[in-house]
Amino acid sequence: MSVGIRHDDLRRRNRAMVISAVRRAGQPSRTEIAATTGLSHSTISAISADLIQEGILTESKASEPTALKRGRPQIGLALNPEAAAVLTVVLSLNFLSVAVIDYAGQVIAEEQRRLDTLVMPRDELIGECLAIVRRRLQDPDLDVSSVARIAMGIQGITDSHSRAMLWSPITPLTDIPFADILEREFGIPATMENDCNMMAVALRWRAPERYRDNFIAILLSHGIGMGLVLKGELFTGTHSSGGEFGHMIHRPGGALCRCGRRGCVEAYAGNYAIWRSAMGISEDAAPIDIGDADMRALAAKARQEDGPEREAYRRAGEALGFGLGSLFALIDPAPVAMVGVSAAAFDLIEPALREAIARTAGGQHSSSISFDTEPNELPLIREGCAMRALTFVDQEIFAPGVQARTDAAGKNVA
Amino acid sequence: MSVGIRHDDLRRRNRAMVISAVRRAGQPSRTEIAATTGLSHSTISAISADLIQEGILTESKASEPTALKRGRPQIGLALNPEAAAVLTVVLSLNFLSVAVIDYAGQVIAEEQRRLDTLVMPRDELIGECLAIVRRRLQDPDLDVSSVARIAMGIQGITDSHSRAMLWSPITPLTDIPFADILEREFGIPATMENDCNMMAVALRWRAPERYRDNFIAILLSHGIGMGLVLKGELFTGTHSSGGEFGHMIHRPGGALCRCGRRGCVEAYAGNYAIWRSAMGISEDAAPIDIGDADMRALAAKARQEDGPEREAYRRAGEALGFGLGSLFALIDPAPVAMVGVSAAAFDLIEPALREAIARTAGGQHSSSISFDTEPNELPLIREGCAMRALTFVDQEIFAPGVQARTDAAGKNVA
DNA sequence: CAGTATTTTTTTGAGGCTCGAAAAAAAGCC
DNA sequence: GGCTTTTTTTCGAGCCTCAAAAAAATACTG
Repeated sequence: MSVGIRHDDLRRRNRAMVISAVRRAGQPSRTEIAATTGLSHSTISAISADLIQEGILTESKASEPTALKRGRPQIGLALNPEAAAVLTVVLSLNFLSVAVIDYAGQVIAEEQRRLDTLVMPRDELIGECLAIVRRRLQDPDLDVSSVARIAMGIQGITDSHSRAMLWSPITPLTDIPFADILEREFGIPATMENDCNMMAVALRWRAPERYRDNFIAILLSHGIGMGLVLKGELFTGTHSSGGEFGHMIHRPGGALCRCGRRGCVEAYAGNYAIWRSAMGISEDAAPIDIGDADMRALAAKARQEDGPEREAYRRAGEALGFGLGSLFALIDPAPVAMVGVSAAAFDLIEPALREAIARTAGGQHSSSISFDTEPNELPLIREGCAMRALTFVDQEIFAPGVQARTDAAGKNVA
Repeated sequence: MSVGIRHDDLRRRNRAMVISAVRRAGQPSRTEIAATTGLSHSTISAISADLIQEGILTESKASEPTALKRGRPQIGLALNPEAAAVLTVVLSLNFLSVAVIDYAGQVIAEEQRRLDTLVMPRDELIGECLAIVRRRLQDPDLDVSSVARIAMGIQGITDSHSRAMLWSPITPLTDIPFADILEREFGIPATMENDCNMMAVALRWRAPERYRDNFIAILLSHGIGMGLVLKGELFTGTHSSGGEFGHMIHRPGGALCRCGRRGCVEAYAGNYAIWRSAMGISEDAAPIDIGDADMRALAAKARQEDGPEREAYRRAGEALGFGLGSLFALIDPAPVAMVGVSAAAFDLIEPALREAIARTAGGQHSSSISFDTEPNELPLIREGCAMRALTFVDQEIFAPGVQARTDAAGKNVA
């Protein structure tokens, strides 16, 4: 269970620490790395010499006019873009997108495709995913052997081992072990994770000063999803990707949710719920998918006049507020990022949301809770997948340990 | 932030690992320790020789008739009871209890006292706590200098640094930094933690086969509290002790809760709420404290005939069920321990609870969720405090590192 | 009861790792 | 060109863990 630290683990961990310091800082000098890691200069010198020799890091001599300072100039260390590559696959409603990313994090190729995910049979859906990946891997500009990891992100519930999609709103199919399928087909280690979790990972890399130890990313789209980072770690359920914020109960026995149950937060705040409410359709009506353009038009109408549209957004805000309040009762308030098409209508949602939060246990300091909005979720999800894959390469391939292989799946560092 | 591993940390961590293996296993031989920690026999031999020489461990030669086996008999290693002592303080409604516990975990002295916590002024409440601790420390049988830690547990919200009580239902007073007060008075490092979290810690030591990586301890008493262990770690909020399960919103705008808000789970499932409902008192009525005997009588009545009493327990079950369902939507189902006087009436609560859970996102496998009951919370809380204090001594005093002192507060290992 | 087998524990030497101090390198400053 | 300053490398010392061998302690066997 709890295992002692072997002597050889030491070097492994410190190698990983150096790589991670370089990835975070961009082009740190050896001295800076020594400062952030707390290791001695000699150790950093030895480790970075190894890493450079192995082609993982490079000395970015052209560090340019590094502020005319006295003394020997610092030599920046950078990730060698050619050390490896990773591939991201993002599958969302009617949309499939793939990107190839070099070891330094730059996109070097991408491809997107529209699909009818809601009606595709199992084989076809899997086939499309495999085909688009295969096309990218066959790109003559790409050295296939350098592709070290495939990270897939999907809207829906995944298992906690990052292997399979268990359930998803974008397809009636269930239990598709995408990670295993990709691994078997291409011989490249793969993972499959929840889209909102990937959003959270990406936010952490994008704006670490705001999103670091504790924060929440909420997807306001067809459904309501959540990615949660607590104490610097991505929070997942014990069996599944967890964080099914959208399916916390807002009103027991209330409106019909896409999941088939009643009274979920999503049944009041998902696109279909806002639409249903604005159009005066019964709360018992089966959820339908609304296009982004329609939602934008609805928001415009709600801004224009105080009618049922505005009331629909108010009710969505109330549901989100009570949900967040219950969540805050458990974890204390934290910064929130609202992502997705309805985040663009957050001005309509916010007043009722804040009012509801203020009436809950978590809302004692509701006015100090800060919200950010980001209408476009796709780039975030891809970025999260990329960082997830790259940190895997950093830790498990370039700083391998004895039990690397067994641990690989269970890691959870955001 | 993320800090590299120094060479001297290695020995420190492995020392801690050995101590923890002995605490967990009781009287393991060196060979067993080598097996569980994964370290080599020589390393274990060297470390345990040190620990014995320092008086932290002892060879319990009298390991008795250790199953007639061939070969050199194993020598059991045990914690030396005299290596240190810790003191636990448990403060709950109208009740203060202190115990002195030796390094091996045995209670060597205790004292209990009735207080009127609800009406005591600040100075008096603090004074009583200090006085009872002082009396125990002045016991001539006790070597004061061996007392290495004081762990206090309290019903209410504490801060995440384990220093202060922020709010509590047992007193109108707020923000009492008990840990600092005790430290300053006695010069012994102290912590102050939430009672339900301590219950969870204790359950983990008592029955690790059932309560290990993921489980929930719920206190059903005057109020509703929760201790949550996820991935083997005690879950706390980011600022406070968190896990305010009792104050998740069950029905927006519903029954009046002791916290002053409306619709909390506690406002339907706390002792006062069950009483209010059974007696036909308005949901808007101010909460009153009900004695344990009255609650037991109420439960007896509810079992006897299908009247308002039974209905009150049914509604409590429903509130708990929806709350648990929302919680399970976030963290996936886990074993639950119901603790406290109303846990003795769990037979009345369970049917409605299971029914409600089944109607939530977390309830897909509601029938497989298992509940345990334990009517007496006090021994659990004390045990948790003791284990918390002892593991601190294990890790920070007997396996000290450079930054031991700064880390001390922030630790969170259950 | 002595010798052998078996298992646990200790000892010993080798190899690695990190650290501090000193040396070397590479610039600006005067 | 020499001096100062800062960064990086080199080197020897000190620990730590490990594997293998040795020692210790008991049961079995004839």
